[in-house]
Amino acid sequence: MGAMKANDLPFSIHFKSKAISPYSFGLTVHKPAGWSFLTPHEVFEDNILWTAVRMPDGKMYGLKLKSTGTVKKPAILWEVFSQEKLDSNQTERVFCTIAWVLSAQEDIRPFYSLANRDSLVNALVNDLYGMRRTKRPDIFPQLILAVTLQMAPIRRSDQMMTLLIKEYGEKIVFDSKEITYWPSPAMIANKDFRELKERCKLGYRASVLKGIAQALCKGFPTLQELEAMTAEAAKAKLMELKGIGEYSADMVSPHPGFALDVWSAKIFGLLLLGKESETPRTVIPRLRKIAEKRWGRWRGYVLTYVLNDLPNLSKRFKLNLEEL
DNA sequence: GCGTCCAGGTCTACC
DNA sequence: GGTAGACCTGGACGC
Repeated sequence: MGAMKANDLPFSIHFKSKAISPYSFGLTVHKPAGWSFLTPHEVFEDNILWTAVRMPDGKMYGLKLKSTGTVKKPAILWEVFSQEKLDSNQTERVFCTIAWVLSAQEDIRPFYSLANRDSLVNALVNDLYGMRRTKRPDIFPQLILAVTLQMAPIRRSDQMMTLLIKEYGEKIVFDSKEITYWPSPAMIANKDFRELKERCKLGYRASVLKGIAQALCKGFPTLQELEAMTAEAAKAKLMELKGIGEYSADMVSPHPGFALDVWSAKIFGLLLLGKESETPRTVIPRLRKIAEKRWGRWRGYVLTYVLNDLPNLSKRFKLNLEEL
């Protein structure tokens, strides 16, 4: 990896940004559950992250991030690598988008203050102090994730995503690292769905993904634009896409939501109701209501924290959350 | 080895 | 406004 120095993206600029405390850089960009920050093929070594970004206009950039502060006094150094020298407009756009993705200016202290009266939040905050939810620069990877998770065991979802990136992803090289990023909507929109199906083992999802890619190419709000809409309007817009239902829309929407599937419903069934439901799908609406009432706008944070803290929670509450 | 079952939802066609 | 039934197909599992 990374021997192709000649192809490296030649230009780079540095930024330094502060974040509102507490902000754990390591827990945020390299989540305990193993979820990637922006692409499964990014590199995280010695507390430095090399990854890739596709901006809403389709341009790809290399991104190198490292912490120059602490959880209490957070500061992040970024380096953005590009094929062409960025003008001031592009620089501004890239800066704003990446700052938004990092959620560095989000104040999570109200969430942490819930710990005073909520034993679950108290446990989460202790275990994962300073971890943040982050955003995505572009919407298509999130939609791919949502669609490949549907009706498939997690191993098969992984397989489909890995194949999509391998067959149709975009590769960039910078700072002696090679990073592969998700396919663009244009790439998938133009493929024959039988080829997609066979090469990526997508089953019926091949035509679903192709349809979504085509809809994005025709014009669709960016994630930042969806965030500027009301939560209801953003969700309705997402559900106009064929193959995106309530769960997927909640998962993709940048608004706080509580996207429960059968797997996470089993986990929250144990945590909130003390038992695993025999029909997890039917208790989802009930769990969503409880979560909204108990955690309000921070319920999405609780979801992310819980799913990244299963080993600790299992021990602490004497539950078997890891093998659901 | 070989057959059977079903998955971290969504849509459609019916009530 | 609510709910069976179909949807691709690769693994997991039982024999």
